[in-house]
Amino acid sequence: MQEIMNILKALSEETRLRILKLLEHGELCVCDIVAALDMVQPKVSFHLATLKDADFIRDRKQGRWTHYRLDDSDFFRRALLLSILERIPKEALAEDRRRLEAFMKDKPFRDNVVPLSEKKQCAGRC
Amino acid sequence: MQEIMNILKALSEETRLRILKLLEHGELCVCDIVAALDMVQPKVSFHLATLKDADFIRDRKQGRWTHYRLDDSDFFRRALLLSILERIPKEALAEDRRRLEAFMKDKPFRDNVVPLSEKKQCAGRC
DNA sequence: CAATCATATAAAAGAATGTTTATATATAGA
DNA sequence: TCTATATATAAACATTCTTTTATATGATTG
Repeated sequence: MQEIMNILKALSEETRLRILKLLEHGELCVCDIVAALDMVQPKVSFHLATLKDADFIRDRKQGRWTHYRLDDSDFFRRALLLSILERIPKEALAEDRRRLEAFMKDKPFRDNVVPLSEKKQCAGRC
Repeated sequence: MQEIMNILKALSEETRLRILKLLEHGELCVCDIVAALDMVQPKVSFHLATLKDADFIRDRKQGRWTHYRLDDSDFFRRALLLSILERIPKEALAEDRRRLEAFMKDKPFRDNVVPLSEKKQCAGRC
């Protein structure tokens, strides 16, 4: 019972769904998400911690950055998430995606999905 | 976005999952649920209102009683609910069911799923 | 190693949600 | 009509969750 409650509580908050939606397209670092959601960083970190605690996402630390991605090791969470995220009307989160793309444009390196070289990954704003 | 949030918030509370689980077996009146959960009646009514507001359940008023049952008119809710409820370990809610059955035993009429006669449906305790 | 940067964490404030207690409403039966 | 019963609702309170603000940590760069 505790596990399913943990899962459902993690999903019952709008900011967290927005984050999960963003991560559907691939791994992002905290500063990317902060930019996409246009929120202060501790707020984003708080929600990321909640999602991680419920095993919806995993992190990967590299230098000063922490990259988050969906954790698809559990079938139930994966299927649940999919069915929920696809219910969100496309326009609803278009702004998040727009801001993310604008932010990414200014980054020297864009390919933050695969292991990266030693060069810096986040632009000055990050 | 608002609709899916409403759905997820309704599901993110343990008492409400317990109620939904009870209703899987068929329609129940408020006093049945109060007995099964061993909670005060306004608390149960509060959660029933929340579930109804999210279109997970429907009510049917008959005399002094209000009977609640799952609203299976929406496929998404139905499927979501099914997949969630089946994840709850059987033992977890066995007590609820035990109390419900004990309570039902003392009722003059047991068939509260179909429209009922004019005779009283709830035992003295109700 | 001093300064800067990305992120995490802690404490305090604020908001939302759930619980209790008391009361209202509506029906049914004497 | 008076009383009892089932449920709903409202108000006060308690708890839990989220947000903000400030600061800590740990890595990188000059």
